[in-house]
This record gives sequence, structure tokens and C-alpha cells, in this order.
Amino acid sequence: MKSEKISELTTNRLSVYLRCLNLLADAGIKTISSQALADQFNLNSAQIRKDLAYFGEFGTRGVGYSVDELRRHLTEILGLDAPHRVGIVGAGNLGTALANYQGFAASNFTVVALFDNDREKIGRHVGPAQIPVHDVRRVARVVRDERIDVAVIAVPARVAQRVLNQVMSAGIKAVLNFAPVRLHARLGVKVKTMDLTISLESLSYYLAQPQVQCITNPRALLPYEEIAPREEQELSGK
Amino acid sequence: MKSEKISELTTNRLSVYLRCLNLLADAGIKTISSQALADQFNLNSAQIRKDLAYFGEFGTRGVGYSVDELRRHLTEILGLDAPHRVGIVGAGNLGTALANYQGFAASNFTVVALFDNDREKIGRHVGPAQIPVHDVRRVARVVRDERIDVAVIAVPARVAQRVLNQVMSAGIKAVLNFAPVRLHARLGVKVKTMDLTISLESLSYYLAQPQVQCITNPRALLPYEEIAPREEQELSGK
DNA sequence: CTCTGTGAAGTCATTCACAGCG
DNA sequence: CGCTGTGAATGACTTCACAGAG
Repeated sequence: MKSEKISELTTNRLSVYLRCLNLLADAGIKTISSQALADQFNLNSAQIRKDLAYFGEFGTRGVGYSVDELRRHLTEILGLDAPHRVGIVGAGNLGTALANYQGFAASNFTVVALFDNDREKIGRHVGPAQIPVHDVRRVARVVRDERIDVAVIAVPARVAQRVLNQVMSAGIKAVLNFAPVRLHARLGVKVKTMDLTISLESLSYYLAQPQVQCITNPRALLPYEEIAPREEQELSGK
Repeated sequence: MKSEKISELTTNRLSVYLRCLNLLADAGIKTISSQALADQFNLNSAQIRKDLAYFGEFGTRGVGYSVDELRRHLTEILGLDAPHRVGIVGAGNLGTALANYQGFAASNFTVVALFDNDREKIGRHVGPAQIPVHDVRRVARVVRDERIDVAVIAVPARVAQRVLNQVMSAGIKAVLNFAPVRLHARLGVKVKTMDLTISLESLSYYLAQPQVQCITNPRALLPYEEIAPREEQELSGK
């Protein structure tokens, strides 16, 4: 165990490992080696060991890792043992979709407030959890009262920097941004941007590349089922 | 100009450059040097030049790049001159939010179909564009009839791989995945995953790190405005 | 003299390969 | 023996720095 700076690539992988371990635990697996973990989820075993070794010696030589113990360690390292409270700025389509998204809970996040500047929306309550929509001008107060520590920016690119400035002023240190802009944050404030535009354009680039020779008949070497799913649901209904 | 493999990091930056150039063009700027571009959007000028040089010699020594010409080149390189047609699998909160999202259009993407397995939803039409919701079992046919070339996966993690298999069987080569799972794609199929869980947990990790000393009084060195925004809107209303 | 395009250097990340613990 | 933890080797990406075009 070192006390170097940990790369974000490493911490992102810790999330992946934790997810895998949860699946293993559900399947009743008690112990797993880095090799087996790598095989099962196609990861690299050396990388798993190296990533984990930054934080401690969690394994037993000759045996592997205890699934449950490693889960606990990763949960603590990622700070998922403490609950987080989320405020979403922008009560449009995306903002309300996120407010209803059940996936937050698994990581110990709770959405407690929405913000907007549209009078029609302010004062309403959204979704089954009846999350209140506040006036965006009251961000600072609501952040304090509701003990919000994570903000989500779900507003148009044009106003995203202004919104970021406001939530930073309110003392927020962690922000998830969905607007397609590169935002400037103060030191000590972490912004993660999920840029749909970049991802789409990356796919477009891929499709535009002629060098990847696609098989003209897609059925030619298809090893997958084409049966209809029986239990598909919307993302919110998980 | 080489014909090496282009890294995805490079193509992602091309998207960013294009976005910056669009802003410059709107501001009436006709010509810009890599240095000025880097200063204005805090990028690295050498990286800009290197990224562009993979695709050609677009600049004029002693002068810089023509904003309009470079925009045209990047648009073509990224394949944004040809329109793309998108099908979204999963007509839940996220799927319908994406179907209404106006940001697709700027990159020449049009959402033409939704898919679900919920009888209540199938046959309906969503949003102002009245995008039809199809039975997910009819993916292959609709992909063909509607000439869909990009799929979006907005279903729970549990069924995401099955959905991917189906859209691959339908001949789709480019997929944007919102489910928090690592999906396995056939050769020749590009999957981009936007993993909300990883991003959130990354923020959680950041908040859990004690070494980043946050200023206790957030107002102490705040150079930003805290005025209320006047024109904030939902993401869909851009 | 300015700014591009690009080898070379530097930095960071992944993978290999093995000593050594259990 | 099997597997972890880790230096050492490789590979990838970024930044430097400058020759040479305009």
C-alpha cells in the first residue's frame, strides 16, 4: 500500500469491481481470485491486483479475495457507506427522468430536490417520491437545509456555467454535469461531465470509417439469440 | 498526415474542437491559431495541432486555421455531414427524455423510433415529434424499414445484453448504452457506455478523500457571480 | 517573425513476470 | 502448489521544442 495519487481510471475500475463482486455475492460465491474475476468479467488480473494494492492488502496468497470482505472494503474506499444527498438543477425531461431513476439508491444516493426557474414547475412535486421543485434562486438555502452534497446539472449548455457557479457558491463540492460544455470549476470542486454529444459524435466517426469491414450479411456469423425478451422494462422501473 | 489508428481520445477531442469552432463562428471569428484556441478553451495547442495533423494539413503557417474551413473538415471527419437515424430501446423515463432531447439534431441525429415490451406503451406516440413506440420484438423489421443505424439502450442492466444482442442481430453497428453494465459486442459493432453509476461513485470517492482540503467558508475566495439566472430552461427546451 | 506540423522527450497507464507468502 | 503483491518492461498519450513554410 502506497499513498500516491490514485488515478481516476483506477477509481472507475473500483466501481466496476464492486459491481462484479455484488453479482458474485448474489450467486453465493464466497471467494474469488483475481484471475477468475478477470476471466469472468473480461478484465485484466494484474490490473485488478494493482488497483486493489493501492489501498491495502486485501487478498490471501494461494487463495484469493473474500468476496464479502472485498465488497466492504471497496464500499468504504468509494465512500458509499455514507449516504449522499443529491439536488438536480433543471426540471426538464432529463432532470425529472433522473429524479425518478432508481439506480441512485444502489450507490447510497438520494435525490432530495429539483431546481428550475420556470414558475409553472416551481412548487410542484415530481414522481412517486414527490421530490419538490424549488426556485433555482434558492439553491444556497435548500442546499443547506437539505444537506445536499452532490449537484446534478441538467440545464442547457448556455446556462450550465452559471448554474455551476451558483452551486459552487452554495458550497457543493461534487457535480455531475449533463450539459455539453467544458465547465470551469474552482479548486476543490469536482465536476464529472457526461457528454452525450461527444459520445454520439464518436459513434458517428466510427460509422464513417470505411476501414472497419462490416460483414454485409449480418446473420452470417451471429452467435446470439434473437428471441424476444420477456421482462424488459423501462430504466426507471428496475 | 498518417494513416495510423486514431485513438478515441483524439476523436473525442475533435468533437470538442468542433464545438469551440462553432462558438467562434457565431462570434464572427474567421481565423484562429492553435494557441488562441487553446487559451480560450483551455486546451493544449500542441495537442490540437497533433490531433488535426492526423487527418491533413488544414492550417496556414504564420496565420492559423480558417474557422469555417476547419469546421467543414471536422464535420466531415466525424461523419456529421451524413444524417443518422436513431432507435431508442426502452420507453421509460430515460428513453422518453432522450427521445425529446433537442441536442441530437445539432449533430445530425434524428430519433425515429422507440421500443418497449410494455403493451401499455406500444403503439403510442411520444413527445412533440410524435415518435412511435414499437414492440421490441419488431426491432429487426423497424430498423430495416426506418433505416436506423444507431441504437440507444435505455433499459435496466439486467436485460441490456439481451437487447444489445437483438440490435446487433438487426445489423446495427453503433450503440449508445445507458445501462450500468459492461456489454459484450461482436467485432465490428461499437458500443459506447454512459455509466451513471461509475460517475456517481467517482464523485463519492472524491468526497470521501480527506486530503483535498476544502476551504471551510465557501465564500472566502469565490470569484463568481451569485445572481439569479434569467433564462434557465430544461434540457429539452434548448 | 508567426504559427504549423512533427520528431523527440517526457509522463502516465497497462501488462508482464516472478519472488515469496500461505 | 496457487495466488498475491510488485518491480520492471512495455505501450499509450501528452507535451516540448524546433525546423521550416508563409
